[in-house]
Amino acid sequence: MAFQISITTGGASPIYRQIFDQVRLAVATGKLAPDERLPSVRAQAERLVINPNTVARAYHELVEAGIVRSHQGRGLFVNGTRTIFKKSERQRRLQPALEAFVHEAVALDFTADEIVQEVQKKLAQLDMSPRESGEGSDE
Amino acid sequence: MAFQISITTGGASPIYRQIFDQVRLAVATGKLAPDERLPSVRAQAERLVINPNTVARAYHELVEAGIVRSHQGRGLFVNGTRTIFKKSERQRRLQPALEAFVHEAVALDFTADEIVQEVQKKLAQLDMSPRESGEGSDE
Amino acid sequence: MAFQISITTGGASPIYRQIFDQVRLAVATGKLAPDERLPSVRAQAERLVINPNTVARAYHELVEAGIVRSHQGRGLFVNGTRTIFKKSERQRRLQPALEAFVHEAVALDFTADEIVQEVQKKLAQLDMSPRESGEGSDE
Amino acid sequence: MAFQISITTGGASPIYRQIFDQVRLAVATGKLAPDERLPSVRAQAERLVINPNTVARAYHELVEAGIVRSHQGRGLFVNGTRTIFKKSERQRRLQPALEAFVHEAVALDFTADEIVQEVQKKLAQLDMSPRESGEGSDE
DNA sequence: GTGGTCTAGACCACG
DNA sequence: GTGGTCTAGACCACC
Repeated sequence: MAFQISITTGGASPIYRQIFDQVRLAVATGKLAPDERLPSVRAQAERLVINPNTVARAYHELVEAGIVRSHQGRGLFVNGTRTIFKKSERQRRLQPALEAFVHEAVALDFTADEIVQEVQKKLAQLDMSPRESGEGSDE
Repeated sequence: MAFQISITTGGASPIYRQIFDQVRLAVATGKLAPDERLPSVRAQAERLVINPNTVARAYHELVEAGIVRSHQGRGLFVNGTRTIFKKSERQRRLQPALEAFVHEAVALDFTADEIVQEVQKKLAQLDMSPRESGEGSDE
Repeated sequence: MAFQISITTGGASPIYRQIFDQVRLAVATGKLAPDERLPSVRAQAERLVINPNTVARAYHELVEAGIVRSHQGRGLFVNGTRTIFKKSERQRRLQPALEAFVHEAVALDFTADEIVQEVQKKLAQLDMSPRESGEGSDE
Repeated sequence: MAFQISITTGGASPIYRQIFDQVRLAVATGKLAPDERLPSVRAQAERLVINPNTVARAYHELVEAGIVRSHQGRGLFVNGTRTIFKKSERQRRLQPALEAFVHEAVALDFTADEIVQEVQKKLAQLDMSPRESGEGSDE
C-alpha cells in the first residue's frame, strides 16, 4: 500500500482527528481506492507509536461518517459508494472551515490576491487524481 | 456603535476565542476604527450574559496581541494596525487553517476551481476598508 | 531537572508573569532545552503553593507566545527557538524596558560608562548557550 | 522654562508614574535646575489634559522621594542637595530595571552586542549635561 | 467608574 | 493522568 498516515504530535488538532482527516482526504483524492483495506488498529498504533485507543476512535468515526465499512473480524474497507450532498448542503458544511481560514488570513494581513495564491499553492500540493465533479441536483 | 459581538455557547470554539476572533476581524476589516472604544468588561459580560472573567480574558489576549490597548481606568481602545510578523511567520501561522479548509473542501468533493471561487466569494463579503500595505524593512 | 522556578508574592509583577518570564528566559538562554517537558500544572502549583489556575494562565500564555507547545494529555514541551518578529517590531517591544532601565540608572547617578558596564556584567551572568542567529527573509 | 513634560496615554506605565519619572530624569540630567519651580498642579493638569488628582499624586511622590520640596502656598521647588547612595546601594536599586531590560532583550533574540548598542543609542538621546560622577564611599 | 489579578471549584477533551 | 474552559467572587491600582 502506497498510502501512509503521518501524524504530528503537539500540533493543534488531536491525533485521532489527524488520522480521520488523512484517511478521508486520501479517499476523496483517490489515493485510497474503494475496497482497499486499512491497517488493523493494532498495526496502525504500533507504526505511529500511539495508543491503540486513539486509532480505534479515529476508525470508529470513519465508519460513522460512512467513509469506510467494517467487515466483522476482517478489518475496515474503503467504501465505493459515497454520500453525495446537494450543492447547497456541501456549501453549508464548508462554511466553518472557510470562515476560519479567511478570517485568519485577513487578520494576518494577507491581501485578497495572496490568499487565493496560498489556496492554489496548497491545492497544487495535493494533486488530486481528477474525478468527475460532484453532482447532485441543486435547488 | 455599529459593531456587535455575537457568541454561540456549546459550540466548537470557546467563548473567549469567539470574542477575540470577532474583534480581531472587525479591526482587520476596518469595521472597528482605530481609537474606537470597546464596551467595558462588565457591560459586554452583561450583554452576552456570560461571566465578566471570560470577557476579561478575551480582552487581555487582544491587548497581548497588540490589537487593542488598555488605557488605565478608562477602557480598551483599538490600535492602528501594523504588520508585525515576518512573512515566513505569517505563512507558518496560516497553514493550519489553510490545510483544514482545503482538506475539508476536497473531502466534500469541491473541485479546485470551486474552492477558489468560494474563497473569493467570502472575501467579497468582508469588503475590507482598504489600508496601506504594511511597511518596515526587516533584516 | 536543573531548572526551578521561584516566585515572590506581594511583589511588583504578578505571579503568572514571573512564571512566564522565568520560563521564557530559561528557554532563551538554553537552560531549558527544546523538547524538555515542563512540570504539570498541578505539580507546579503544589510546589509553588499557588492556585493551579495561575500556573495554567502562565502556561497558556507561553503557548500563545510560541515558546512552548501543548501535547494533548501529555503536558507542555519546550519549542525550538525561532525569530518571529520583524526587526522594527523587536525594537519597538524593547523600548519600554530600555527606557525604564536607562532613566532609572541616570536618576541613580550612574554615568554612561557605568551603565554599559552594568549591562555587560548582567549579560555575562546569563552566559547563554550560543544559538545560530535567526534566519528567514522578510519582504 | 525649557522643560516640558509629555505623557503618552494608553502606554504601559500609569500617567502619574510618567510624570514622576520625567521630573526625576530632568533633575538628574540637569534639565531642571535646583530651586527651579514646578508648574502648579492645576496648570500642569490643564496643559496635559488629565485629572488634577493624577498630577497631585505624582508631585506627592516626588516630595516623598526628596527630589523636590514643597514651600507652603508657593509651589514645589527642585532640591539642590540630593541624597547620594553608596555604590552598592545604587547597584542594588538598579537591579530590577536592569534585569527586566536584559531579560526582555534576550527573550527578543537581541545579541549581546545589539543590546549594548541599544543602550548607547538611548544614552545618546538623553545627552545629559555632564556632572561629576556620583561619589560616596563604598562600604 | 475602569481593567488586572488571584483564588476556588467545576466540567470537559484527550490519551 | 494531562491541559482547557468557564463560573463565582474577591481585592487592588488607576483615573
